[in-house]
Amino acid sequence: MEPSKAYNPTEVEGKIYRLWEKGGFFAPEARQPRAGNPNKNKTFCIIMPPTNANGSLHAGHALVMTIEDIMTRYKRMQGFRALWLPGLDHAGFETQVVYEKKLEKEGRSRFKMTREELYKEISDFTENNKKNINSQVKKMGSSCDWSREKFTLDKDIVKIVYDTFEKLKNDGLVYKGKKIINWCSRHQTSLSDLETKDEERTDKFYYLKYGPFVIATARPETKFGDKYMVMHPKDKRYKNYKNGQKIELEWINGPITATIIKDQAIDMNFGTGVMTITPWHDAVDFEIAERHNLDKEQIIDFQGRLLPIAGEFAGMKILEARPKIIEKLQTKGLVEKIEENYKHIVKTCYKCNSLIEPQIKEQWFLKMKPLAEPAIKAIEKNQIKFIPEHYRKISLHWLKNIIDWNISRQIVWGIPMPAKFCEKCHAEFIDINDKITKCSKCDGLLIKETDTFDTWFSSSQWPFATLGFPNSKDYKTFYPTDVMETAGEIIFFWVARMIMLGLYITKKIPFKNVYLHGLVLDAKGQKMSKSKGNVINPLDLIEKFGTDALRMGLVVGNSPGTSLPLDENKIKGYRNFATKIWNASRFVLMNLKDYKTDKKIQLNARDKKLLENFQKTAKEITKKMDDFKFYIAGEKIYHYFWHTFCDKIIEESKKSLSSPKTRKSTQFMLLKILSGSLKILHPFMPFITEEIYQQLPRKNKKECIMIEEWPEN
RNA sequence: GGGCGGUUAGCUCAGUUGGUAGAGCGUCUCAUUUACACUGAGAAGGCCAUAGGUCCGAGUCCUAUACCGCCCACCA
Repeated sequence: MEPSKAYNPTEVEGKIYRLWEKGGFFAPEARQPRAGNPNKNKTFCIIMPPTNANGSLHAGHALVMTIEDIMTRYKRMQGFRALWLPGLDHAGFETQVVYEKKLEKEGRSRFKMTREELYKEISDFTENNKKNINSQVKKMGSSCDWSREKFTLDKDIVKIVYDTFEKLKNDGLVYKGKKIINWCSRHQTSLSDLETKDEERTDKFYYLKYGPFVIATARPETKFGDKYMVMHPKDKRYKNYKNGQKIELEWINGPITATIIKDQAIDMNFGTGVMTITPWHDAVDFEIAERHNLDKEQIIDFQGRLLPIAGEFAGMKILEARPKIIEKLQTKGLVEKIEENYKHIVKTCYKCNSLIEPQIKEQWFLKMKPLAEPAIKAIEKNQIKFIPEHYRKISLHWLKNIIDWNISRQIVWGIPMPAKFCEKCHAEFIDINDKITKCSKCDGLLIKETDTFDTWFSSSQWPFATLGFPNSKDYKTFYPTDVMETAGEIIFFWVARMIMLGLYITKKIPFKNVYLHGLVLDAKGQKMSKSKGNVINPLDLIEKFGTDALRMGLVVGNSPGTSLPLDENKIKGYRNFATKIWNASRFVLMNLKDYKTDKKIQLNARDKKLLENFQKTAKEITKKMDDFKFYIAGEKIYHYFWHTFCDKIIEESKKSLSSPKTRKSTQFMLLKILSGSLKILHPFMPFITEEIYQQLPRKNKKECIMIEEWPEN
């Protein structure tokens, strides 16, 4: 071994990764199963959550790569035909947002570009990022099979997504409907309910005189078209008012006729118990209007400006118009009072924080209840194991209360919806091959849908799509996959939907186990964010301490589902551990110069005991690995290696090595425990273990530790 | 309002069939060039949130309470 007293990761890592790639060890079929291997006919498969191709690797990705690589390497060493399939995500909306920001910095805007221009630019941008991301995934030591890499916009993937869409349509599970949706006026697209977040704001709260009633609102600019007064049917205060009764009153822009509506959705204890409704811009109001078959009028356009119904205020942005409307109402004597600090919760766009404007818009929806039922059954029958377990309940709760999913987006970057509609009669058609031009009902011309799919619609098909459903060998061999490992945060976005669409298309669960990791936080336990400036770049840590140290720091003590503060000191501790491994190995090698691999050795009782002890430890660790408790397994091997092997066994061996009687037995024992420990350490710390293994005396010099046998027996 | 977690050593957290409290980091004492100072030997430090209950025995199971956190829905 080299004279250097410290392990130098930067020198070693690239070289070792190339050695593995050259050996072709990442592919499940690359290696002949060992004779007598009990697992030779078994497979193991993880589909990597496709990495967003819009930036670079962050701490969360580093965690994904580490955990999934540990699982894959472990199973591979146990003799399974292990496949870890890598992939990249075009990440529709997310990427378009990133790119729009880039355009903004350059003083450009997507609204001044054609769809084609924008698509081309984002596509080029994504292509560049793909290379960058992949090289970073490799830096993490990921032993995924690059020959099977997939991208969410690959032709074969898109074909599968289209087939699924068509099947859903044929089964009546997809419909195009005018419903109230979440509209981001800044990004000019609708968003699903999962893509909005709640934010507490302090606004003024206006009490307005509306005929005989006082109504309260924080949004007077929506009130132009309000012509229904809704009250609870059991509200005694208003028992003299009858449902449908008309009342003449003076309103913002003149006299109007308003109608009394009785509906149970009203909270009698809130304010005066009377409200007016704006069905076009409020979800609850929309439902009331639907129930009573009331008129719905658009007040605010999709850019967030008032429409002609607002009279003199038409064309104004809502926030600009609000004080002016109040001023007018005041001069008309219609303002009863203004509450200054009204705290309420508003929906905002999860990307840009701007206010979500509910709008009625024709969109494509997926009927979720029929899709959720089989998923609920599968989970209730424990066909899918959740790690940690409580995600089972969380998923079930969400699935049981599921609502229809808006899968269309008005953005350019994504998979175009293969749909057309008739310009005359508005009939819809699914046209995967882009062949139909005339309406079959009225002979009118067909117009192509410009919407794209919500990214999650395609990602939800990822496990079977990447494996080549329905006919490929990989699909037949590896589906259902063994583990889906991803962030707990996206349990609804992704995991639950994969279960639903997986069951719908393949009739099988997409994965047997779901392993959900928590957030990676900064050293103080705070969420990392660019604005706070506390983002830890995993690549910096690799440069400083080596990939192996980073991997240990990410996995040891990180139980699934709980968040992990990433402390540089912790990584440093594992860098020290790497040095320890290096030097212990150096010691053993230095004392092995006269050692012959092929000679039979008579072990003495002490060394035999030590080996048995190691086997016992190996067994315990194996059990933890099988239980997905990598955070304990990693800690155990760390502890054994440092505090048993180094502190006790090596220290004691110094004497027995110097006596000719015990030297040979000690040499054998040291080498055996060292190489066994390295094997157990390998899934956690692949680079240093391989580098040392390459220098150990062994029978077949071509072998790599990554395809060595896991030392459980 | 509905759901789900958490509360254990100064800090971050383990602790799954209930059997005398564990790790890492930090702190303190000692060792001073040893394969490794990115080191070694040792030490201090916990009525396991609170109150009941089941049991021979509870950090672990049950019930209630308090505080912290997350998610979902709603608030005109």
